Amino acid sequence: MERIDVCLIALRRILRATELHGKELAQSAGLTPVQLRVVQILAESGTSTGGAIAKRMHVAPATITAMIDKLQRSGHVARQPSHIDRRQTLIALTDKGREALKRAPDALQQRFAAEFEALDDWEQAMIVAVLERVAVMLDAGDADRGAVLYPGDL
Amino acid sequence: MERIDVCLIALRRILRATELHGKELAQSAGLTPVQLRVVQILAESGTSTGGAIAKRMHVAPATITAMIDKLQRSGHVARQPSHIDRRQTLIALTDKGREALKRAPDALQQRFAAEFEALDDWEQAMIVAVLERVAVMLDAGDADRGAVLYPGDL
DNA sequence: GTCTTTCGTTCGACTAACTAAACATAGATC
DNA sequence: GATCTATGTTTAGTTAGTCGAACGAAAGAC
Repeated sequence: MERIDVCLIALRRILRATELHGKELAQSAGLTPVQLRVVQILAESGTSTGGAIAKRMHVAPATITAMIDKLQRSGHVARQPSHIDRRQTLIALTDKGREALKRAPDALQQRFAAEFEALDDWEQAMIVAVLERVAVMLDAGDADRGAVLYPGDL
Repeated sequence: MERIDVCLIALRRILRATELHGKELAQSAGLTPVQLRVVQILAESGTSTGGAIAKRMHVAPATITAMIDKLQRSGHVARQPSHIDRRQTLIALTDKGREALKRAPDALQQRFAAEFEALDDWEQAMIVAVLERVAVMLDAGDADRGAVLYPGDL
């Protein structure tokens, strides 16, 4: 078997193992999986507009409006009108939103951390290096995906 | 910053980069994300009962029944009564289901493969080793999660 | 041979996610 | 200033996923 295949299989196993908990992860944060992704995106970008989020998630703007409505009602995000362009509505995390994010990763953290700490020093170092490498490889592949049509534009 | 933190951050980046495409991955297979997971589970276990799938996905049996109904109508899976225990309904992938699976991973594959092939030999070897290691760590953490209550049992 | 448990299913119902289309408002262009 | 374009929203509707409860049939216990 080719090395690349072994790699991909391992990657898929990693994905599956964690994806399994995507739902639980979100629930532990008091959110739905999709809502958690919105919150994660906001955490990265600091403040964003609805349209930007829509593009990143590959959904129609109307979908984001509905989603932000819910997150606003639950107190996780806040809308504030933009002063530079008054058509835009800026969306930002509230403290509650940031707290939810902190609670979310615990499941993954706890599962991985215990085993990781038990490893030899050199092995830990190697894992860190490789995971970073792979992350960069995948992130890079993601970069050219910024401008994408809405599903409805197809 | 602790090494474990670097690790977790990298892991989350990997997850996010690929998770982003969970939907597209499924769509390229002509399935919804949840349906794809059912198909994946069936591909692993060969043949399974509804209850087993329900437990693995942490959902109620009724949910699986509905899902299998859809997958059966679309021709991806087939039901066959069990001869050993006639209460059970065995569920198996059809050829169409297996084909769908083959189409699904292409997106991830193509993105990762190109960059991977360009790496030095020793680096490839290291990545393979580490990814396998991490996969085992996460799979193992998953193993003791076999017997879980239905959501409704809580 | 009854009693209990297990298995999948049906039914009715709810929620989340998502969309297209129409709309109001605000920049941009000329 | 009139026209085009971009932005977010409302509305009305769809689809997928999910569940609890009730159910029938089969297996297991005793």
